[in-house]
Amino acid sequence: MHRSLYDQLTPSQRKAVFHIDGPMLVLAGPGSGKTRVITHRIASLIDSGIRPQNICAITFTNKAADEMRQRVTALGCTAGSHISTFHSLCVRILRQYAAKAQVKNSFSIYDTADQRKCIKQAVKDCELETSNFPPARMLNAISALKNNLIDVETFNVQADDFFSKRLVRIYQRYQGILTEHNAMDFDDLLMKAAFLLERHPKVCEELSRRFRFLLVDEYQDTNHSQYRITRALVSAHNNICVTGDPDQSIYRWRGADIRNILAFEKDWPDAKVVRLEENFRSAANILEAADKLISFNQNRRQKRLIPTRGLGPDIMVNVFEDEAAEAESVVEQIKRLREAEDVQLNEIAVFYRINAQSRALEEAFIKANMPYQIVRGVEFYNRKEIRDLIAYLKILVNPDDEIALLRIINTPARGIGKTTIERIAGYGASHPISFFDALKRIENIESLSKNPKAKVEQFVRMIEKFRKRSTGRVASLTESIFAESGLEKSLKDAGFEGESALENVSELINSAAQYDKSAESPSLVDYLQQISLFSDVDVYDPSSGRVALMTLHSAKGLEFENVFIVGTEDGLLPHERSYDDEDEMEEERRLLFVGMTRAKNALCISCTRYRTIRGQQLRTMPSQFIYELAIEPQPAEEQSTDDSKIADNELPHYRAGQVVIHKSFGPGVVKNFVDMGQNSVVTVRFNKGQEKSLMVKFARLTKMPGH
DNA sequence: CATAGCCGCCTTTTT
DNA sequence: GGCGGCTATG
Repeated sequence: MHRSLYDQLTPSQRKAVFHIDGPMLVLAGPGSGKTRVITHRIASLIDSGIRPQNICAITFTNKAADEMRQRVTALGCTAGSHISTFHSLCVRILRQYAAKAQVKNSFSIYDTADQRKCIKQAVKDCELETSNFPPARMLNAISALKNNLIDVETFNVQADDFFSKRLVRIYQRYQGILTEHNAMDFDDLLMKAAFLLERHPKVCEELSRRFRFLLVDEYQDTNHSQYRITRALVSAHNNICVTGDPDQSIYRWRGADIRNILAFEKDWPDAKVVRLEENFRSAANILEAADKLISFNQNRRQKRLIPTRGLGPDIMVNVFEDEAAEAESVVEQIKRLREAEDVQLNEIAVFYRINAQSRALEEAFIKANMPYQIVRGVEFYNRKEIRDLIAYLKILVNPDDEIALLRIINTPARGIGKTTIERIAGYGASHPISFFDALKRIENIESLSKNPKAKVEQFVRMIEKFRKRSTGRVASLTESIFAESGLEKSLKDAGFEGESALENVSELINSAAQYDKSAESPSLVDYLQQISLFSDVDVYDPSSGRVALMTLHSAKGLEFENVFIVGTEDGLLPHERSYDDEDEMEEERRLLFVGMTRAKNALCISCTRYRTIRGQQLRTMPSQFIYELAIEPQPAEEQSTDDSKIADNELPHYRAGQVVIHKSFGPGVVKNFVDMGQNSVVTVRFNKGQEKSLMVKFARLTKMPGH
């Protein structure tokens, strides 16, 4: 089958594909055909007689897993190899060995929003102030501990300073709450799976024998618990093949440990190392620039980036007035590409550092009626109506899921208010029962009057009724719950506001129907656990014929003819939060490197002079990375002819007292002017109150005549 | 008990 | 510029 494709592989790719036994490290640069290598490798394993179910490939995202499955099937191989993310794999393992892992297999998976609620409760239960122990930071700290497989007991022994001792208590309580709710967060999935494998040699051996060949993609972004899981899974055979690129490691903040890939040869001393250094994707000048940039990283293994293509158009580096002008220009350029060069819209992408930047772009795309698609993972499942409906489903599977229960007990409003809930919770706390069990014993709660009791009874009856039906198809169950819970009515009553919500719900029901059709053994538990991990309904669809807008992080693994990277400014890229940490600064540089190397043909990098961040307009400076690229930034082409055009070589002079108007700040009075030729600075006291020093060549001030 | 409106914290990136 | 949580009001 894929024999015919053998000739398409380069010598190094062949080494990575056909050398089968033992540990292997594939150091694959951007655009080196890594995906092809992995799929061919799986195909060649199957070809040489390995049964598909003995192969396990681990990808970074669900999307990547899907694609890989499709590609392997397309090569003519029988399906059946296990291809998934670490998290999905762990869910599967934990459910299979639930008893040994000491979990119930009906567990809920808590996302960030659920986690926040639990950590707040935990801090409160510890009688600490959330102002001194901010939930977000506590979660980060706990996440870091879990990623390093430090459980409460271990941390308790280590904790010796004031903060750590408090953190131990919060950590312990947080885990307690999760256990009471029969829930796990993302980090728990990994940690519990790792502990299961390490503490139960038989389980470890069983799985290691089942997955005789393990492949881990994006190995540079694995964290410590994933590393330990990997070690355990290959302990019986060491048939491990990892692929990755240290220069594309961009998930440090999430616990990714670049040392995993850097130390691979130490961990597996007989490892074979294959380097894929040829790049088949990008024009030579793009690679040259990317290489120049990444060379500024100190903590790095030297690596070559060998172009196989010729020069493309010059890389553009543009400076704009503000994010609106930047976005408009992007749209204008896309129009030109489309009309003059006949580029398809799905061959174009715009990357940015933070999600909030998508707004300005979106506005410009809408204004120009240009089809676009925002690629953002969690969006869909974050919508209120979706979360509500899913909460109903979760309760059926896992009645202990208090987060879900509290979410829906009065959604839509059914007369069960705050006081009632508090009294029930009080009863639940003084008896060793869960919140849901307290609901069932509502009769015994003396502090409640007749009316609320009846309401609660009605609610419990409804849930029990739903539960009886929860063994059938997920889609029809979801649909009937939507109708019978009153959610549908409340959305319909909301008028036009509820319209898009209704559409979203039908999208959810569609996805459930899809699941019913395609799952190996469909069940509600399985569906819920899957969608908790697969939060990607909005995932990028290249066939949609729209321009893709996404963060630089989401851009990993993709490629486009034309790439725009916007907001390349100090404070944004590198993000200001990385300033005081050299490692993080290097990661920011890698982020830009990843973005640049997505481009096949043309690359346009831009920054602005002013940017509105959280409602505040700030003066911004080009990113230091732009200077490292050593490409002279071009002042933006004039987009408008309305206001007084200023030629760069004849900048105006100002004198104190002169009244001027600024595009965004409005009118003001010049306080000072320093003549430095092209770099002249004017200080203006604006009527709104603020005083600003502006570069004359950027500021585009209009002089008020007569002053 | 429900709702509207206000305050404060927030978001850098995601499985 | 937005959301969650809190408060005042009907």
